Amino acid sequence: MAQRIGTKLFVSRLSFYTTKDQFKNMFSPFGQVTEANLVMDSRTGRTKGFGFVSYQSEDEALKAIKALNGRIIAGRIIFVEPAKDNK
DNA sequence: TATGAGCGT
Repeated sequence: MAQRIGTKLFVSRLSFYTTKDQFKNMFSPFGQVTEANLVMDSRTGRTKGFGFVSYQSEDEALKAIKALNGRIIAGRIIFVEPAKDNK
């Protein structure tokens, strides 16, 4: 088993004011995003501060991690890493 | 209203 990161990424520590459109736009230039999901709160209808992104290939996913992990987005440092359920 | 590690409707 080599370094398999999967195509699904877990993105956390996002700004509470970040919307799905922003979320999707920041991952689009790094590859073809097949799935972009921001976890919302059923109570307030707002973001929980994290979400999931899926790319077409692991290479794009890894590229997005290195490009956005630990980066400052919207004034906040975000964390991007492979999701646990990466298939 | 605001909040701040986490793996989801």
